[in-house]
Amino acid sequence: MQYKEISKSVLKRLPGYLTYLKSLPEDDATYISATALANALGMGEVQVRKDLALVSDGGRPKIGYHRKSLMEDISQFLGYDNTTDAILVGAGKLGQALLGYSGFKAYGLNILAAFDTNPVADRTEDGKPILPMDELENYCRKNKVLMGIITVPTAYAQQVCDQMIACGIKAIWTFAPVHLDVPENILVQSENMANSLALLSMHLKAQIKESDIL
Amino acid sequence: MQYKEISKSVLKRLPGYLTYLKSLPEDDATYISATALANALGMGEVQVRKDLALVSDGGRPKIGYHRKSLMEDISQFLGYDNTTDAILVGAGKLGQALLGYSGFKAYGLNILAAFDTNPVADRTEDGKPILPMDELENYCRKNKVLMGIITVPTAYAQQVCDQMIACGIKAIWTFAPVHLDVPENILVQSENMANSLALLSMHLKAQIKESDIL
DNA sequence: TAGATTGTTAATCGATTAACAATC
DNA sequence: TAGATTGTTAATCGATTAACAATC
Repeated sequence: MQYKEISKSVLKRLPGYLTYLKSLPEDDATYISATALANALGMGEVQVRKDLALVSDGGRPKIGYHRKSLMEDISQFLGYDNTTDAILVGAGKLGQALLGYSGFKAYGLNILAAFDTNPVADRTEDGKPILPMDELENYCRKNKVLMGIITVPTAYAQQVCDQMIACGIKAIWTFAPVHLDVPENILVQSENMANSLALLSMHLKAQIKESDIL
Repeated sequence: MQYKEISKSVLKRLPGYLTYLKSLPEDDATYISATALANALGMGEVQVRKDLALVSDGGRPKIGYHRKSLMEDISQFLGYDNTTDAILVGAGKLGQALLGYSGFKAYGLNILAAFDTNPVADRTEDGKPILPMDELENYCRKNKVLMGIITVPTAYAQQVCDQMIACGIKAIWTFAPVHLDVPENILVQSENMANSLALLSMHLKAQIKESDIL
């Protein structure tokens, strides 16, 4: 099918549909309606239908969408089928956690190796190489790595980011809570824990206020 | 000052301003303009000004905002001043990484203890207790814990979530990529790595396509 | 056929941006 | 005074929701 232009908001919702569909038992009904999906995820059914229309080639009135095809369509659209190789810089605790997380495979992400200015070991528990920083460029060029993950302390993030770009990396996933300055053609996705925490603590604040009144 | 109603979009941008302001040298200029902030973060200056208007009690034309007061205003607004106690369930790799991350203090988050069905040790490296699941309720009630962090495998997330709610927890921060069903008054914030990955891999897809054409 | 469901077109809502007056 | 900057009011943009026709 021909993909239409897709907005970020839709893109962010797609993984949710997929995870839900995957969570259903293998031998569940062959078809699933947008209504059912919407209810399960607590969303509006029109929104679900509109989103699905963008990535699948349509459901059938009265019946719904073919469950398995839908799953395939979404995961293909999200690029979970063809894996992306990535490298990670900063083999601290968070870095190690990400390196060891096997779940990324399901999203088509394959972390090849970690880099650190001061590697404590030369391999992770599951055998991925931990290399010194000065091998970064060579490694990236040789393996045509386009994605980099930053898990270094805040103070070094920009510097590491610049190095990555110099190595030909085009997409950066960062866990350091700083704004990174990059050229236009580079995408930075910040896993900003501070944002989430802000939302949560505002909620608690509101909750507490409410219970004061009652 | 009297706080106005604030939207989620604004709330998500506030931590960014604060981190940037904090990154400036202690002895930097006393005042900073919205224009300067906007440029540094690559945003529109009107947006910055509007956002700041909601949390600070105003800047001075031609001069800008008092830098230190602004920082205080934002962090107070975000509740970083009064710490929130939280517990974490799932002392695996990710759980351990979060437990050990000292940076949360700066956001007013204090993880008191971890729980696990099968604790490997009874303390983390930095001395936080790792307790068996059946002590969860007691602990939460005694310490009046309102925030819970879920770092268990996907399959157990809903179950753990239910348990947390039964223990009086009102805000849940989850790292499991599943939709969690909760009552209305509970806030779930999902640290959804799949979403970020989706954005990143779409970007790479587009990049690759582009380079094909050229 | 009747009813459930899809997909589209129009209406609403909210958030961002632009224009401008106020101020130091 | 002139110019930089703030804050507000109006215009634009995009995304969500509502209404409805099409379909099996």
